[in-house]
Amino acid sequence: MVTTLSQVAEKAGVSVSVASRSLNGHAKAYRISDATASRVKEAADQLGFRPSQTARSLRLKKTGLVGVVVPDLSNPFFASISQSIALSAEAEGYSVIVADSREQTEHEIRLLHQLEDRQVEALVVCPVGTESKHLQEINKRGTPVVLADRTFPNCNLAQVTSEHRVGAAKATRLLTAQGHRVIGVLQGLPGTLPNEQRLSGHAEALEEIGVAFDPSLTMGNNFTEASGFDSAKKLLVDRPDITAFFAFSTPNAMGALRAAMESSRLVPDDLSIVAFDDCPYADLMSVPLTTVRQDVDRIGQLAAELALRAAVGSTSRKRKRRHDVKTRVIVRNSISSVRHS
Amino acid sequence: MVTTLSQVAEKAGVSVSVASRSLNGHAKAYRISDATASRVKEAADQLGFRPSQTARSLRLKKTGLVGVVVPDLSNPFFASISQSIALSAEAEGYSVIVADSREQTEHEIRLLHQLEDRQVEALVVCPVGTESKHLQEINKRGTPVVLADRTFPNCNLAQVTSEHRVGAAKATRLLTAQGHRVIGVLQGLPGTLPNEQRLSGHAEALEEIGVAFDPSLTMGNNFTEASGFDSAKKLLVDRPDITAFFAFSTPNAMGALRAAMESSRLVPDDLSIVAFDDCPYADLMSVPLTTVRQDVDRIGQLAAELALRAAVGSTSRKRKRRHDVKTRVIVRNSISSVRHS
DNA sequence: ATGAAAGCGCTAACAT
DNA sequence: ATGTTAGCGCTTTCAT
Repeated sequence: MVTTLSQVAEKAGVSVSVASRSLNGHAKAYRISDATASRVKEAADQLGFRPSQTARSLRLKKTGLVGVVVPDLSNPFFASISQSIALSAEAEGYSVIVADSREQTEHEIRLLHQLEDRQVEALVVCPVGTESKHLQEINKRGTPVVLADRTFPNCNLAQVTSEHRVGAAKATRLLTAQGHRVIGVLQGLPGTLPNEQRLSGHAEALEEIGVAFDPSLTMGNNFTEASGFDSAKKLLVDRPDITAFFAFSTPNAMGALRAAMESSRLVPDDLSIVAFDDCPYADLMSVPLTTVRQDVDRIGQLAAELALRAAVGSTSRKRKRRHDVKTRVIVRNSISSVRHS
Repeated sequence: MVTTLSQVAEKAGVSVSVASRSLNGHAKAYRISDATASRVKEAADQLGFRPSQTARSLRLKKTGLVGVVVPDLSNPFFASISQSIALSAEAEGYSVIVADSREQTEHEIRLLHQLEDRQVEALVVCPVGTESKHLQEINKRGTPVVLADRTFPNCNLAQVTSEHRVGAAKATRLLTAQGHRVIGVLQGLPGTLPNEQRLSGHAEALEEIGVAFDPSLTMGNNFTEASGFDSAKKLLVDRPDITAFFAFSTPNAMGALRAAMESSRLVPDDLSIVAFDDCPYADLMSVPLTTVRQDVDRIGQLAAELALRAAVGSTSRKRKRRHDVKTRVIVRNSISSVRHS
C-alpha cells in the first residue's frame, strides 16, 4: 500500500468523506458538486490511488472472497470445476481462494478453518471422505457452504452434482444392449453418494433386463487409477467370464486399460469398457473410450451461483438446494457386442 | 464473524491486549501467568473464537495472500502449476487466490489490479501476450511478481521456466538420430520466449548435423490444438517431403495427430512426432507420444518459493532471479526411422 | 454540499 | 504481569 484515501483528500483539498464518496460513485447521492468530484478523481489518478480492499473488507464486513476446496487440483475434473467457479466469481467482482486438500479430511478441515478465518463469504467444497459434520458446522456458524460433486444424503447444505443414477443406468444399458451380462464394476470411494448412486443406477439397469446385481462383481476403493488397475486385475482372474467393465471414473478406466493389456485382453474385442466421466483427448486414446460425460462446467457454474447467492444473503429461501445436472453419453469405440459361443 | 477478541477478553476477565498476547503465543514474552493464559484460551474455545484475518491483515499490513494468474486453469499444465504453488503456499500458512485470464491480456491486467488491491503479498503469473510493462509496473509499485512458464528476455522480474532451448534440441535430436531431415515445426505463440527459445534449440540441433533451418517448415500461432491442427494440415500439403513433426505443446501435438489421421498418414510409420511437454495418459494414446517433459511441479514450487521469499521481503538480493528447470525425454512410440528410398 | 468522528477487530507501543 | 490506547484505511452516520 502506498497511497491512502486521506492523501488523496488532502491533495484535492477536501475531507476524506468527500473523497470516499466521490470515488465510490456516491457523488450525486450526496450532492457533491461535479467540480469537486472530478478534482478528487484527478488527485486519485495522479497519486495512483488504489483503495485498500483489506480496510474496505473490515469496514464493510464483506471480503468479496469465495473459498474453493478440492481434493486434487491437478485432476482435470477438479481443475475444470475450479475454473468455472473462478470465472463466474470474477464476473461478479469476487476473487477465489483455492485450496487443495490432497484427498485428506485432515487437510480439508484445516484449510476450511483457514478460509473461514479469512471470512470468505461462501465456500464451495468438493469434500473428501464421507463425513459432513464439519461442513455443516461451518455453515451453521455463518459461512454458507455448497457442496459440489461429492454430496451427502440427508444433508441440508446446498449441493450440486451429476445425475449419477441415471447416468450410470445409461452407461450400463450401453453394455447390456450389446449383450453383456457379466459386467465388472470398478467403483470409486464406497460410501460417497456419487459412488452409491452409480451403483444403484447400475443395478437398476440390470434389473430392467432381468439380471440380478451380483456384488462380487464390484470392486475398488477409490476414484484413482491404482484402484481401477488393482480391481480390474483381480476381477479378471476371479471372474474370467466377465465381458465388460463399467469404470466409475476416468482414472479407474485407465487402470482397467492397463490391466487389460497386462492380461492380454483386447479392448474392445475381448473386453468392453464404459467409463463415467470424460477426459480431454479421450477420442485419441489407444482405445477411444465410450463415456458418460459429466457437465463439469455446469456443475461449477451452478455451484458458484449458489455460493454467490448465499453470500449476498438472498434470503429468498425458495432456491433449490439440490441440483443434479444431466450427463451425456459419448459413444466412441470401447464397446463391442458379446460373441455368443 | 461472530466472536471478537474483546468478548473473549471480557469473558476471561482480562484486557484485550492480554487476550491477544495469550492467543498469539506471546504469553511468556510478555510474562503472562500461565493461569491467565489458559483462562483466556478456554474462554476463546468456549466462544468458538476465530480471529479475524481481515482485521489482522489491516493491522499487520500482511495479508498472507499470494495471487496466481494463469491463462487457462483447465489446461493440465497450468492446473499443475497452480497446484504446486498452492501446496507450497499452504505449507507456509499462505492462501492463494487464483485467477484465470482466459488467454487475454485485457483480463490479465484487470485481474492483476484486483489482486493488487487485495494486497496480495506476491504474484506469480503465467503471462499471456508478449508485453511485460504492466507486470514491471506492479512490481515497481511494491508487489513482487514472479513469472512462470512464459518469461521475457531482458526483464528484471524473477522468472522460472523450462530449459526450452536445450529441451528443444533434445527433441530435435531424437528425430535427426532416426534420419529425419525435413522436420515440420508446429510452433506455439510467436514472440514468447518459450517459443523463440525452442525454435533456436531446434535450429541448433539441426546445425549440429549440418542441415540448415528452413523457416518455411515452421507454422503455427498458438499453443492450442487448433493451431497444431491447422499448421499440420497445411504443412502436410505444402511440404509432402516432411517426415516428422516437432510439436511445441501437447495440444499442438494432438492437433497434428488429428491432421495426420485426416491425411491418412500413419504415425509413427509414415510420420513421426515429438512433442514438447507431456500429459497424463500420454502412454495410453493411440500413438504413445514421445515427449520432452517439463517438470511442472518443480516450476510451480520454485515460483512459489521465489514469491514467498519476496513476500517476506528477504532483502538478500543475492537470490537467483532466473531459474531454468531441466526437461526430461520420455521415449514412447511416436518416432520411427526414416525409410531411405 | 461538505466535514468530523466513530468504529470495523486487531496488535503493539507505552504505561503502570 | 496486566491495562490503555493509538491506529491500520476505509465508510457512513450525523452534524452543519
